[in-house]
Amino acid sequence: MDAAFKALADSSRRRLLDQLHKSDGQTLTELCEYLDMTRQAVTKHLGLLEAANLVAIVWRGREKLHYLNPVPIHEIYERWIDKYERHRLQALSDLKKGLEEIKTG
Amino acid sequence: MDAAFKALADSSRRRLLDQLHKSDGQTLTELCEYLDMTRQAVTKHLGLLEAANLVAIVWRGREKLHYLNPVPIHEIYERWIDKYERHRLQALSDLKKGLEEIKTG
DNA sequence: TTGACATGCAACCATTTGGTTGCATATCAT
DNA sequence: ATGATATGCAACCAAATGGTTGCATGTCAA
Repeated sequence: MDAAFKALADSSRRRLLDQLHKSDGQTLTELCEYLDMTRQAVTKHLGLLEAANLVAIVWRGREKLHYLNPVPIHEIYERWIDKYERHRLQALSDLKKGLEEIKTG
Repeated sequence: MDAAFKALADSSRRRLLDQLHKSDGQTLTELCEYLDMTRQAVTKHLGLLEAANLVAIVWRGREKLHYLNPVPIHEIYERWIDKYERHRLQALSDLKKGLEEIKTG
């Protein structure tokens, strides 16, 4: 999960994921159009995303197709974020209860 | 939101957040006990968390108390992860529909 | 008031990161 | 076959990152 967190830390990589979310299965050169850097730099970013299992690769002839894998993001949500979300809602609930006690008390 | 993503990329910082999740309002020296590094290094990590608005600090005398702020994590969930979660559930739903068509067809 | 405690600040260091350039290789289309 | 297209690989570079050490400052307690 650490690799996924690290991969998500860079805005260029998040943009790549967003791009795949809009249109899955894009080639490297297609993905390059959205980022202002060399193809080789984009390759490195996609390599990190692939290492973090966030994108899967399929070769079609000389083209490399990139597919989004939502599982690691789900795991981050399930095993990490959800805990804080519950905490947050609990805090809201506690606040609400406190306000009601002020009103009725 | 970029600062929050970057802050979450480091496992020591995530551990600090987990620690505050368990027990909010801890001092710097208390938080130091959970990490195998110098106090100054922990200070830097907490500084990044603070800059990302993930923790808020309150001074009590010479002690610095650290409180968890769940809002940025919620924003990451709401404005980023939720989109992929829906995508994932849609994929599941599509799969289910496909299977039913195979059964009934 | 003095010593211990909690923290801050700054310089320094090695490694990682995010990018580049240059060249090589494989596939497609004419 | 040949040229254009799609990608890979490696060396290099500057800046950011994650840690250290050393010392200064402010607050509590005896």
